[in-house]
Amino acid sequence: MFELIDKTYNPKSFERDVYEKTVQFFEPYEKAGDVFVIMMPPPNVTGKLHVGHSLTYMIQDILIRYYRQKGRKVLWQPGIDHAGIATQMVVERTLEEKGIKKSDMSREEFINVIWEWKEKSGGLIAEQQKLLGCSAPWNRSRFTMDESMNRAVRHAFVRLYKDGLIYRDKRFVNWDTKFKTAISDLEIVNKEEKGILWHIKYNFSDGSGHITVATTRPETMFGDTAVAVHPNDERYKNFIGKMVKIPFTNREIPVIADEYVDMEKGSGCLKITPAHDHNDFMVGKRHNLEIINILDEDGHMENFEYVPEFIRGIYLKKARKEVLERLKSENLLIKEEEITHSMPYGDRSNTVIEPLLKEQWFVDAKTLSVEALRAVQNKITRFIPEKWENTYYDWLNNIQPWCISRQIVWGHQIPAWFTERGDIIVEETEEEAKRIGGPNIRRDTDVLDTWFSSALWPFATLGWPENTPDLKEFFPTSVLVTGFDIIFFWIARMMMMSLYFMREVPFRDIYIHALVRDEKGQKMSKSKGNVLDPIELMEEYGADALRFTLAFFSVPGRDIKIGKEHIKISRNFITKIWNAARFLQHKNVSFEHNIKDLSPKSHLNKWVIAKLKKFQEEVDLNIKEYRFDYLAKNIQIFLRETFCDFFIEALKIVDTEETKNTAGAVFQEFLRIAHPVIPFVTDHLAQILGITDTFINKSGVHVNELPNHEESERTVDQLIERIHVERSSGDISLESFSEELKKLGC
RNA sequence: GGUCGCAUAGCUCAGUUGGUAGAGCACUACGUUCACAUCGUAGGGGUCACAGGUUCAAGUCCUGUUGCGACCACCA
Repeated sequence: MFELIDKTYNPKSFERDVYEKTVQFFEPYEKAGDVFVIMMPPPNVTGKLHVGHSLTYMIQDILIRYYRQKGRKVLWQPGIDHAGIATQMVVERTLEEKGIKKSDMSREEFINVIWEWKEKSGGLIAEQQKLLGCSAPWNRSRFTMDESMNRAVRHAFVRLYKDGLIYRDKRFVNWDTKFKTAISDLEIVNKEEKGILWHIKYNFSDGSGHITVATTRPETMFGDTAVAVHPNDERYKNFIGKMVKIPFTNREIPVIADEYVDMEKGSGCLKITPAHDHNDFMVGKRHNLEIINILDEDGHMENFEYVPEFIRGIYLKKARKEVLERLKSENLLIKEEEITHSMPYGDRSNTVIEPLLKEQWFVDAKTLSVEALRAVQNKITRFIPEKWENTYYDWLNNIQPWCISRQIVWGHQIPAWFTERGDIIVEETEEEAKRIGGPNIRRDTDVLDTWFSSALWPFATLGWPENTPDLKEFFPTSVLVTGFDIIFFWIARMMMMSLYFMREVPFRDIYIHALVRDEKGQKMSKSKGNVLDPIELMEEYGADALRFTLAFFSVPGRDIKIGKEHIKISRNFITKIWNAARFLQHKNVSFEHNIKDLSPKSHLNKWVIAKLKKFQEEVDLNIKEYRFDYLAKNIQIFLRETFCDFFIEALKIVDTEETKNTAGAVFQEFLRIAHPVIPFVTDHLAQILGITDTFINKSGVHVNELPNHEESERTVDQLIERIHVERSSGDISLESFSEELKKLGC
């Protein structure tokens, strides 16, 4: 007959095998049902699977497997993101380890090195996703820098430009002095830190004393074009309109009055450096001040016309030290005040971001945001949980122009050319650009923000701008599953781009899941050493145990705290399923019967079918409502309390043919229902038990096909209740229990 | 400064239209009698953060307070 189930549950021995046997079903294929589509958020090409990934992909896989079972035509579009700055960083570091400097290479050579690296290491995460059980059609996988994606990106850029929604402008950008590129507002993280507020003497030109300026950035004084006080500040009222001299260079600047100045802060007197501070820039604009830039792209002091000799060409931090020393020795430094303030850092470079006035490419996000807002307000796309709508609205309502140009090499090069006269030509191809601008045009070397291509993901992966059959069939998608951390980076931008180019929302539902933290609730990070490696966990406890745990803890609106212990508990539960199967096999239970055809006579069997029906209804609801925690709990309760604790125990006493057939049929249905959450063990057991249909693409019996057995359910529930009471009062009689059961079992 | 969330057993958390407080882990005791010690059975343990209010009835709804967290903004 069939092989015996091993005594011990050893997931390692069969998981890979089970996966490979079912790979053929991962492609979308023709079915009567509607399509169900999820765009897999593409992990970074540099990525390694972490627990957070496991959660997000596991949830998607549950949905995919569930709807595939239900007969829907399912597409789970996988892919990889080129992750511009992050990848360039990683590759640069590997080069440095080999003693090679990026600066020794041409742009083309360096790009080639990255591509080589991508070909070699970029497939790692997909292999790890397979270990987790992700049932995606991998041969459809897209890379955000594929030729087809590149085509889509160029097309999108050109259209937005010609429609006036992409433009070139000189304005403040966040300048990363380490990578020498502009970054978007979102790529900044603010860090609280201790700093010093220096009070500095600026002498009046007429020799009538001084005014005290407070600043945290004394080195920028050479770019000052005014000193500002509050118009109502009695202390300084008489000084307004006078001229002061900047130390060392003695350039003269006026004292001006502006409401922006806070009398309470610092000395109440503020130096205005329009080129290096957003607010100063605004003040400068109001007062028609000159804008003097004194920093170069690496953060060194430049503009020698204004910067004194002793700090020329020096990095700003060092320049600050030098300036302070000079101030001290010349008795211009009045006091040092310790303060805490937050400073902007680049999320990748971890260096202080300088606001610099630069010419960059921008997207008019304000205009695009209108439709994106409306779509959610009108519930065409809904957030689950709903509260994230507010986050989304807040950001879109206050949206700023999106700086999309990056001065790095790894990314989609902007399809713009400059003529010798400095005119800009934006076209999809070089040929077209040359046709317009002549042969001597020069292409912009900037590349696009990685999120620009990501924003096109839901339709670009399906063949857009071509109107392909895939695009027609699979767009818009059913649900986007992701964490709240990329609502701005990605979700909002996909909404904007989809609505602009496709005139449709990219997805109906947005399911926002929790963040995974360690047992103590701390963010997992390498430096803290509290990172749980999902690969190790799967190795030790099996992919199903990891999946089950993550589902079990994914309560909406609360972060997931897990440790190894939790995975172990899930593994123990799966062992319980395993042993239930062993028992049924041991009892020679048949799995050939379909539960629909059973029509049992006994209350016991009718009862278990009624419970199964309820379980099924619950599960359907849980999936619909994205309650994966309930889903896992329901699986556990049904198997443990209904099936093992009572039904199997009863089966030991009344092992009639009817009861055994019911056991086989019910267990089989259970395996099917649990399959989306724990695909490996369920499929494996099915194979051994000789259940001929594969679970992956066949749903079990529909809830409506199961009869109602409410009376039997009540009868047996009452019996169970009585047993509990008798047991707790101590006078349990096994014989009377058996008698009762036999009555129910006839 | 703005927004949102959380506070229930020693720990991690459920509690889905208000109706006698739940699970798992941990703990205690018992148990290896046809799956399962990666287990089973039983047990102890909670003023549901605090203060008001609505209600016949509040963990659940409303107001306020405290503590914790996240995000956004500002940041001389």
